[in-house]
Amino acid sequence: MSTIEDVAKLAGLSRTTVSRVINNHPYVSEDKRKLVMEAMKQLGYVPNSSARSLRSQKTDVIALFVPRIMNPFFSQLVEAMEISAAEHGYQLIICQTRYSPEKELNYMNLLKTKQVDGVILASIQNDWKVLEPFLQYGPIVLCNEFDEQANVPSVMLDQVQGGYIATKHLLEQGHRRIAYCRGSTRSNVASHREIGFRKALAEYGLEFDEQYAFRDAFHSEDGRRVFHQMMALPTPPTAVFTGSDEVAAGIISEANKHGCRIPDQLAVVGFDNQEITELIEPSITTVHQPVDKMAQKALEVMIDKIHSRKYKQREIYEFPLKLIVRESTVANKLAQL
Amino acid sequence: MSTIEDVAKLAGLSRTTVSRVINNHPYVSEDKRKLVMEAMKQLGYVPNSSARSLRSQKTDVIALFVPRIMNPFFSQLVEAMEISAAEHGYQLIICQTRYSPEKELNYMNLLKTKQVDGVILASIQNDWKVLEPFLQYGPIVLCNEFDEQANVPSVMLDQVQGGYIATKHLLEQGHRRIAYCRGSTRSNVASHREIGFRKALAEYGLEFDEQYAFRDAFHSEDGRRVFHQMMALPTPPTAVFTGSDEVAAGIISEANKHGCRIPDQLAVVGFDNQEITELIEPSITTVHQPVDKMAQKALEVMIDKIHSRKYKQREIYEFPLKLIVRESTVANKLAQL
DNA sequence: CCGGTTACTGAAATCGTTTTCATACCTGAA
DNA sequence: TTCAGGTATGAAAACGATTTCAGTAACCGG
Repeated sequence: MSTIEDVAKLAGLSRTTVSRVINNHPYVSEDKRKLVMEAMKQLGYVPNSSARSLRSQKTDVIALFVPRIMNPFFSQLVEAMEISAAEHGYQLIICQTRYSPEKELNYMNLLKTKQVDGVILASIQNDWKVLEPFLQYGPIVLCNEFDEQANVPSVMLDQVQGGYIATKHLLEQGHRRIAYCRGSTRSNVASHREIGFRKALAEYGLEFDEQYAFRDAFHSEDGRRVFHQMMALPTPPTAVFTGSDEVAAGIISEANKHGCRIPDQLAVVGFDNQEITELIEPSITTVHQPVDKMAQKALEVMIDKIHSRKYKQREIYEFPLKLIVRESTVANKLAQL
Repeated sequence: MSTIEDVAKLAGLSRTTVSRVINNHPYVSEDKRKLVMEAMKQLGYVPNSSARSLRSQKTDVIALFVPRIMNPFFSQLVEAMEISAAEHGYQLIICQTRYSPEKELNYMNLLKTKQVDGVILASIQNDWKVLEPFLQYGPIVLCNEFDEQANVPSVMLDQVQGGYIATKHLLEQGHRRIAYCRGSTRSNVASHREIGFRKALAEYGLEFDEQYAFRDAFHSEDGRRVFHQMMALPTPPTAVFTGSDEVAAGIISEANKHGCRIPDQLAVVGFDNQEITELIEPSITTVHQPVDKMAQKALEVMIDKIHSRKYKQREIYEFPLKLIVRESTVANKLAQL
């Protein structure tokens, strides 16, 4: 492995000049630059990144925290974020917290040890009070998350609006007994959607009915469970709003199995616009989230913070969601076949 | 930010002793160790990882190359790999080549610049000749990939067997006109499956029929296309083997739409055992791949190579696949409802 | 009592860069 | 002619750790 010293020697110049060429500093004459370039090529020289990071106090690496990657929403987020990072010359280190506060805290040391220039949290497991001290070591940006206490930038999707448009759509279809099915109880995302859900109900003079509320629904299996719970009620709902396409798919799959016709007997709306929404029969009405845009913005904000060094500043960037109507809520769409 | 020097001063000792405490070296008396620990805690000291890497010539970071993360097979791989990495005290940098040889080559510089200790290739876009020179900078391990020329460890799944058991299952169900539907033409994975496919056919005295062969099928949309291509044939196949559950789902979804009964008129077998196989109606017979085991093994092999420094050694680790029979190939399974 | 381990400690070299500082030349304006 | 300022270069310090080397004290067997 050749070092900058080797290049300097071969070119008959000093380390300084070689470094200047590498970093495109001004004040290097054209002929010396040529000499250096030639020497670098001849030796197959590439600067050592540890040495670089040590001296310049930056790593060009960003850590992305997600609960887990398999969840399609987060795969999409990771994919988009990695692409944006690469475009800006950054590498991405993936940290799966697996919903564990300890793991999250442990990964936070990446910032403290200066292994990364910043941390993007697409999932928060600890109280902000616990996380805040890490701000002295580098920037933290929230992505798809939000915390009342957090004095850092937050890039998010307008989940209130998402819950609202989905519910309003069901109301417009004439439904009045609408079940509500959400994931994690702690999640701000889910809470915001619920606000939107309630807001839509309120506009139609309806109240939130606790018997129609189902918690902790994450996967298709939970959807199957919820389907049976709903049908076992004295007056089952005629429509259901779910927090994820997987859950919606589980409900629909189970309904199909038991001869419950969708959307006639039960209308279903999902969330995320995953591929499955178009594969299952009937296809699923859902809410599209501009994950790519959010990821890109979060990364840009992060890079901005890295450069400006003003971390403790609250900023909110919000993107709108879009309803995508398919067969699971609109009967006549089926007739078109 | 405090340095090791600050700790040494506060403890009234030398940098050397502090370093010894940090790295659990022997020959540090208990009382000095206490002093150091106390000083570290008081200052909130954490060693700077760039400085560490520079001196010790290792980063405890591994790069994982995948074409893209959204593909469920690769999300699963990344998830499993990250968990294993964390357990061994390593970080994972994600590199999406997006099927581009240039991007792959570019990411390879992570090894050259010593930003990572090793590279795990879960996707190969360049000829091995192009990649091989990078071996002088650090270890490369293939995961779910294989190259005749590559003189490095390869951790893989027995795709020949996978193609074989899936096809044999169809043959045992009485099918004789079996279509074959694969993804990338360059992929060794797909080639191996085809070998297994042909082997099973041969055992039943059948020949590979080119009219039943479909290439470049990756997504559900391709499945829909293939369905129509198959049905347009003079004598359509009675069964189809696909290289992915998504494609299988596309075929089934399109078949459902057009009143083609599965498995009576067309039996379908997928690959990967993704969640969708149990969500769609009918559920999909598929081949389960022990991705977690493979990922774990690949990481262990990588760590072993990092320590042993013997990179240019060919080793092959292979895991068996398992057929999972569901409704898309076995008629009476539907009857159980 | 001496020579040879073993236990413990620190000064200084080292890893490979970037950055600061000093120096020197050249140009053009006063 | 002089002086300010732009251009070009290199010596040496700095980044923050680990590792080598040397040295001292304690212990132990002959």
